[in-house]
Amino acid sequence: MKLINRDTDYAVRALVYMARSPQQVCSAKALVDELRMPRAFSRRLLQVLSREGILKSSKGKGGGFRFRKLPAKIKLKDLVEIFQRDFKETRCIFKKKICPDIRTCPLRHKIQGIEKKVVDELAAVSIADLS
Amino acid sequence: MKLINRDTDYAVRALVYMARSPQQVCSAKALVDELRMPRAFSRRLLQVLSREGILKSSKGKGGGFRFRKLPAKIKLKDLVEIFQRDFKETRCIFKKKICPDIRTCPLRHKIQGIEKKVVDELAAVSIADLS
DNA sequence: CAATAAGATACAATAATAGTATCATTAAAG
DNA sequence: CTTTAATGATACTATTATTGTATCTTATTG
Repeated sequence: MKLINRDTDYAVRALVYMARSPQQVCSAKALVDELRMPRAFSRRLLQVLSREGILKSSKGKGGGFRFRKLPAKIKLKDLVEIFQRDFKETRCIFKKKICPDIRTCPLRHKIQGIEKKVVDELAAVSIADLS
Repeated sequence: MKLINRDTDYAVRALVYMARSPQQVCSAKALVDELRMPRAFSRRLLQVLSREGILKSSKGKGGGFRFRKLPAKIKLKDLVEIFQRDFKETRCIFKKKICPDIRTCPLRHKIQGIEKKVVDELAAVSIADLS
């Protein structure tokens, strides 16, 4: 069903790894070594987490990434929102063509109810819960 | 979030249309006219529903498709299973590489729990409910 | 200033989805 | 028995999304 994609999946693993680790700082290289991620990928992943306020970075020798938010405050929902563009809105596939009004469409109504529940579930799980 | 894709979406609309219609038989052409579907698409859609046992078909002049199963017995889950190949199993993205065992992975465990709930929700909605 | 690490961004390869076209077969109507 | 209206089967192209990689710049430490 693919609720989560590769990026989210790797992000969770990286963050769980960091939460478990006694070290405060984690470099992109550490993920390559410890989680066997492709190097280019590990770089990109950590950069995004940093830009989005999950981690904070320090450059230069001995630098790397550390948590900005507490693991207990980082929810699966946050990560899915960052890494899955399709997550935020339920677009109507039919646009103007068939669907007269998304608000009155019974299918949309049901589907959105289900999606709402999924979001609530994802919001209830944190990195700390997985560590 | 895209729980359902285009094919499922169109299929639901076609079936709801048929369930509402006083006519017993519906041709591919009727969907083109009534739901403004692309012709080639309407053809393919009805053929699949027929092959999968949702509809039955009759060839030749005056032919078309009619329900084989009662609308109340056709669940969203059935349609999603037919039209979305990704639906059935949660594959582990990491295969042999990182993930030591999918059964002990806490992320997978949580995700599968959520997916289970989605399936239950989809199994609770029928075409008749939407008509 | 040399080495290490992140910042930013651009590119290429692959896979999934969306959309179309064609020829064969069947059945009813005249 | 020919015409017409319908489905059966299948193959193909185009578009979009995902996945994976590379490169050059900037900052920090020793």
